[in-house]
Amino acid sequence: MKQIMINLDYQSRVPIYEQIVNNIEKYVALGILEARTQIPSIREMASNLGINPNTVKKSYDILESNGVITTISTKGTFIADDTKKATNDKIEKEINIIRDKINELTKMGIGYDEIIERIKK
Amino acid sequence: MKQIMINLDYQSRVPIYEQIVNNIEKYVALGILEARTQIPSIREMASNLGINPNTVKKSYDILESNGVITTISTKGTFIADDTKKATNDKIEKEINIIRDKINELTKMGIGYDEIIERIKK
DNA sequence: TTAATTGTACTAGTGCAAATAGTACAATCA
DNA sequence: TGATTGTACTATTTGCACTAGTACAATTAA
Repeated sequence: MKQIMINLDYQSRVPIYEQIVNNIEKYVALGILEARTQIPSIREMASNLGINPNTVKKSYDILESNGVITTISTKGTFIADDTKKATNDKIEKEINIIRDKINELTKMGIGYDEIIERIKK
Repeated sequence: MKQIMINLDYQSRVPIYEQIVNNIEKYVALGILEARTQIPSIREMASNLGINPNTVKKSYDILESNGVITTISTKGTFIADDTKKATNDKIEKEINIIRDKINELTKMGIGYDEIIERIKK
């Protein structure tokens, strides 16, 4: 059983359940959470975070549909056997967002190279 | 008086009033809305979009505090005399967001150059 | 065997912020 | 004079995230 440090921002417009999803997906992408690692149960995670189990359940449902975790009834919740696809999907999604943002900026009359330059600083 | 096409997404988690702000700031940055151009009154904009005038008022208040527009009581609402600073602020903000996102990706083990490469495609 | 833990499932209710509804006032302009 | 402008205010509604509470079956460990 691996404990997980989840960072929640209650001021954020991003819902708690989604912040949990993002945190765990990030740890998986970072290699901090490895395949088949058992993560805290819904109840334990909820208790750790001081939130309702239903909120965690919602996060775990999404993570499962994203292929990040596998839940085995009465056993517990585990990082999926193969997380490569899920990780690549997440990265792909991020890159698309960045590309869109850069394209927006180029429309505002800033050259592509200038944008890259300014990002580096 | 210049008519403005505002794109609203009611499914978005971004509030309507903020979407209006973003739309107008973008048009200013794109040069579609030029300095001193009169834009629709609060009531007219609300009517066009089928929303409450108070919502538009909130957007215009924010735009004014961002230096994008100037409101003259009983006269109307106009794009500010000088929009350069507001535009630069917006661009600066966008670049910072992009930089943060790229930094996140590098932590996941993707090289900086590879990210730039993938963005280009 | 028994008690604790697991995931699952469901309904009802709370809380907050966005958005609406409605009204009123003063200044300006055609 | 009547229409339009921005401004200002309060009350209400709505939608969604989140909470609260309960229940059940399967598994595990003492």
